[in-house]
Amino acid sequence: MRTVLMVAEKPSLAQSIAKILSKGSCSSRKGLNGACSVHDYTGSFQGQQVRFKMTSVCGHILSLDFIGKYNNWDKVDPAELFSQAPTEKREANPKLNMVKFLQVEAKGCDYVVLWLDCDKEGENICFEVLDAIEPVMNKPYGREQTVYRAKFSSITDTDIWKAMNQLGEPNRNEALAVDARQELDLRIGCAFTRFQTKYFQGKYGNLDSSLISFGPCQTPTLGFCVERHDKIQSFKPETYWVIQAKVFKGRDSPLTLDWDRVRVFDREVGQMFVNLAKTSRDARVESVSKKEKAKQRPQALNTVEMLRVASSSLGMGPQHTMQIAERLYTQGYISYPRTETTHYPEAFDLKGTLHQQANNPMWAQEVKALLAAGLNRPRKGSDAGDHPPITPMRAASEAELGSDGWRLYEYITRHFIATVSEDCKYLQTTIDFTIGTEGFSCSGKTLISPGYTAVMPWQGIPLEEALPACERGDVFTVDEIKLLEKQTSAPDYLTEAELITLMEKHGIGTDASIPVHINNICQRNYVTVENGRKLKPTNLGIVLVHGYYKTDAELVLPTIRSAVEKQLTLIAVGKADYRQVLQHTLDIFKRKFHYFVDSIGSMDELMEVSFSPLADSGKPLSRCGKCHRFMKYIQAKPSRLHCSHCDETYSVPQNGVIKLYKELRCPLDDFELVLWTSGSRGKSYPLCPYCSSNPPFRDMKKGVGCNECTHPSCQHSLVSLGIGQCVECEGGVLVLDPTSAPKWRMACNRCNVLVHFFEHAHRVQVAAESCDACEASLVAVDFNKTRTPLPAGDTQHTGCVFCDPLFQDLVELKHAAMRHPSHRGGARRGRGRGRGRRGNPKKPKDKMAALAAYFV
DNA sequence: GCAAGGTC
Repeated sequence: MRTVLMVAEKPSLAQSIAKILSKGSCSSRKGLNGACSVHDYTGSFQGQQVRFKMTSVCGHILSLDFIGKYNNWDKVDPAELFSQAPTEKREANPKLNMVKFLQVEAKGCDYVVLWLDCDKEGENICFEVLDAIEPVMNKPYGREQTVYRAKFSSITDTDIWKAMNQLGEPNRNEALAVDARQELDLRIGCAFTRFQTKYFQGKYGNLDSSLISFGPCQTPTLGFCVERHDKIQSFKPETYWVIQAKVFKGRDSPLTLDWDRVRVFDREVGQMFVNLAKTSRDARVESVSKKEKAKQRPQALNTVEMLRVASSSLGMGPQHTMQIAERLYTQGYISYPRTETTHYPEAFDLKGTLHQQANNPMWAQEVKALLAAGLNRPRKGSDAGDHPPITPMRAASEAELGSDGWRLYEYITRHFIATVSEDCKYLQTTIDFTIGTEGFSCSGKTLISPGYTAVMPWQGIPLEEALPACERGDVFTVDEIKLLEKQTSAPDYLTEAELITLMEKHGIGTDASIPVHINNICQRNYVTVENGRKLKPTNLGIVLVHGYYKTDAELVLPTIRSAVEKQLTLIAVGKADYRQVLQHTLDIFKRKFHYFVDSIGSMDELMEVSFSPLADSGKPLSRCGKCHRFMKYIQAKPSRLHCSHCDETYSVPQNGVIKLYKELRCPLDDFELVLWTSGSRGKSYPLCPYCSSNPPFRDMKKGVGCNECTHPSCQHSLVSLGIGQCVECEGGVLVLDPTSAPKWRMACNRCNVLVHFFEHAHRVQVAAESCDACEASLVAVDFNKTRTPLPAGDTQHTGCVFCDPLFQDLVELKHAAMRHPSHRGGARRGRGRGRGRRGNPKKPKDKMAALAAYFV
């Protein structure tokens, strides 16, 4: 029997499609990478009985990058990134081992059916898959077609079966359009980012940003925020005048009317109209209109709308919202949360989905009423052909979901119920008056039936006092007419929800990447999120955007993306040659780049106003080994030391602080050592600023401290202070922290393992001898006379911290507190406490053997 | 250390 391999874009889709095509009869197993599953079943294909294997990738298999040597910022001129620098495709996520996985599954298969998402990216992944599997598949018999593409527009029985019965071929041009986009984004983004980062970081000390990035999506995103900022700044309030009229009838309380002319910008004109109105003491009713109006129920929920509401109503940022939504999805509470579709598939079980919600006290009443009266037909939305809209999949309670999880689930559920509810109906009453020659009116809304606003009360019609009953010809008495002076007010900062709308409108990013771009401009310190999730640009963000405007506004306008997209579409539809479009567009941006470099001065003029030069930044800390003058410590990101006399900058490890280390000097270069520490419960080690930036030994990496220095005799080096191999990580060495007295400890020079020992010792030294049993260096300890733990009041002992029975109870394993919990090993914190060496001692190897790795 | 696009 022949075998047909089928590949979808993600595991969830492979499962749904396999279920449909096998009519529920497939058997499933996990693939070798743990992430993808394979669903097996038999069926007929092109008139023969075959074995089907349905599986998936996880998005793109490959991603584009420059070849290794072009990733060195110090050695490559960013201009080279436009043409000379070769690129290569590497596995996007090596951990997933996707190529290997596909090859294992494809071996011995005769046909492949590509079920990737039906967009350009999906088409591109088709060819990534083919490149991986074609070499291992069975060779075709004669000229028979073996590669098929399924084109589907929704994940429903009908559509999937229709696609299966009308298989086509993958479209090379669409895939090439994506190849072109990848290369353009990479070359352009990296060239501009590297250039402006290096240029400004080498000049200013308080930029507070370790990276000054540029990208065809993130830069226009920032542009929107700064555009609003500029409007606020340039806003000049204007004075205007309105007539306020109050009228009453009988003993009713007065009614405030709106002026038909709304407002005038000239006080005297306003006064003239007041005088004209004041000629009468009566307000005559000209007409009374009553109109029944409806507020439409929402369309089915897609990702972008969910992000907007989460930001504006739940106060949750897009990145956070997507994380929560992913979790709700994997736990089975909601459907797949990344979709552009706002239309339920024809066979969607609206009633069943609603039924699941019938017992939640929050909305049980409305749900039961709907089930009894019959669901309203949902509004027609658009079907992007990706996934069904976001809906709840099963009932849940606040207790099981946690705070933010519940709030998002609650919104998704209320939104779903709203889509099958009636529109909200209300009566709008408008009464038109004349007073003298001037027209006025007042209007009010009264609710007829709440419809969907019963479950989305925040959209409900606010309760108003009813308007008095009256008819044409009635006369009210004028209570008061006066001219009010008012001022136009400035717009507010852009809200995240408005930004999402703008990005969607201009095609900046996709539903999946919009949160990433917004997050980027926050992390790069271009904008801050203020109260009400308003985005306020920082000085840096403002200067960048204004700088682009001054030199080449196209770099920041939203059209930068759409113009390129237009070119790419030409490739996709086969009207333009991939190579030519790529070359042409790269040429344009290369010229833009050179122009930008040549005119960087005009952006720099703006920088100078907001930021201070390196030489004026920071505080004097330690002495330079070359000129012996003080260097300044610049704490702002990226923290570094700067010698203004030599005009040299030395980077120091981030996420910590440095201080002077007893004015001790490095024997190699005479620079004063500094002590780096990651905080009170973190680790600390001495560091030579020069060696750290310019490693003195071939086997030393950049950016490390003396605890990784292989100097054979310096008292601060790994060789002098190293004790034994780390108990947790590969290749790390536990090094005595000479500054840790009186709470002595040693710390791993790779991971965050900390070993506390010898609390009341006044001296701890690493001895020259090593342990006979485990070959770790012996430690000589001199305890405090009054608090020594040694028998018979002894104060001195030399032994192995891992094996010596006298020492064993004095050693405790901990983990350094990191400023960023994502740091290696951080997640394991807490587990290691007290594990010590007693339970399961992993034998530390010879210190010199561990060090051998360093000497090559 | 860089982009944007998939997705886990």
